[in-house]
Amino acid sequence: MGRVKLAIKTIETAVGRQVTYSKRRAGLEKKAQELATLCDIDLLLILFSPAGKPSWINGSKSPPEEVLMRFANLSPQDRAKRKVEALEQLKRVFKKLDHNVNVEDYTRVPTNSIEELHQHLQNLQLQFLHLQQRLRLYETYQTLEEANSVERVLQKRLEEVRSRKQQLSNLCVAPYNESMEQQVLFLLRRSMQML
Amino acid sequence: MGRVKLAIKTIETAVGRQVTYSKRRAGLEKKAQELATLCDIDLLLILFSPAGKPSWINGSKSPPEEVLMRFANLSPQDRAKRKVEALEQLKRVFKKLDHNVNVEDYTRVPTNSIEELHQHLQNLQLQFLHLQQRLRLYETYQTLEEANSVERVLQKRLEEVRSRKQQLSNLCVAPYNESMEQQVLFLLRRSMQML
DNA sequence: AACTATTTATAAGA
DNA sequence: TTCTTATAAATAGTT
Repeated sequence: MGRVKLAIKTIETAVGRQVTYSKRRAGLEKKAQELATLCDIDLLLILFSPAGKPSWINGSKSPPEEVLMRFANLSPQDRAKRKVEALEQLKRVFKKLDHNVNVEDYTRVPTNSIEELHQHLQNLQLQFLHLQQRLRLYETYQTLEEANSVERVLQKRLEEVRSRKQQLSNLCVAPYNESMEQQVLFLLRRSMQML
Repeated sequence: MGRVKLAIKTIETAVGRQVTYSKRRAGLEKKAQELATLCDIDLLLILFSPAGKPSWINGSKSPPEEVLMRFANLSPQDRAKRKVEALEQLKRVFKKLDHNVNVEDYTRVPTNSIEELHQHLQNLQLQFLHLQQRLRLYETYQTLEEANSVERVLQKRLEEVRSRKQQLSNLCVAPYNESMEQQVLFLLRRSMQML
């Protein structure tokens, strides 16, 4: 759709790639947004520019985390249809987000080398920022859209807790300590066993 | 690009949504593929049809898992950047309070003395534990009693969000389907009128 | 699934 | 990066 018909193959020059990226990204993201709105669907589009700069678009129905959750939750059959390999890496992706893992590691302070301290500090910072992000799911919103997202999350959790309460009062025991990440990990483990 | 210009809002009928989804999905996926090829970039597009059927396409450069990995590896700062950029001005206008600890304070690492590193670490650990505790309010319970407590917290937060939503939607009779940037511009104009 | 009148995206150039 | 414009491409409503 331009002065000439462009062959679809990698553009030779870096400048050309960047220019085309800028133009087409705008169009693609617009269309993604439109589709999500028109059809009221979950959608997530992740892009990395030729320079490595990330950008992403999600339908207003669910935030990126929820779409990823749905994606991770696909049955092996669904995934096999698209020839997707084992979920090893995906598991790692979500494991990274699980703040409950290795908590002990972050309450002990190594005293030896500056090297170690730095490593420790970096890890802790990472975990810290993940916690913050997670808390945002429940607490932070600036726009109506974000408020809706928070509302959905809270509503969902409330339903979970209530249904779980039933079980707790009936069965009397069963420890329960479930975060979204843990649910994802569980689902991933299960799907891997099923492979 | 059709007989008439279509307003970008959720299509009323389920059949209409499915038809439009089919047509536009093809176009969107084609364009996504083209962009990935032309610019040799990482790309991941995840879609769920109105009926819930998943589909996804990725650039040939990296498989979905790797793109997800890159996405998950983004620093929370990067991930929040778009929002932050867009909402920075709004924050000032509406003087929204933020539960979150000042990120900058915890992403700067002193490089000199072990003393300083220890101090920094301790500080961060303290904040970390606070965040964990806070998150536990929403997520963790082992007993019926704790479940009740979590339920109360969630219920209360939900009420807050809902009442806040009222205010937001009153303030924001903004173009519901438009991009966040447009919403922000709208709100800014609106608030300047209010000043 | 096809068709086609229109709208929309965009390649090249400035 | 931004804009302009000729042209290619996508698609809404229809068959």
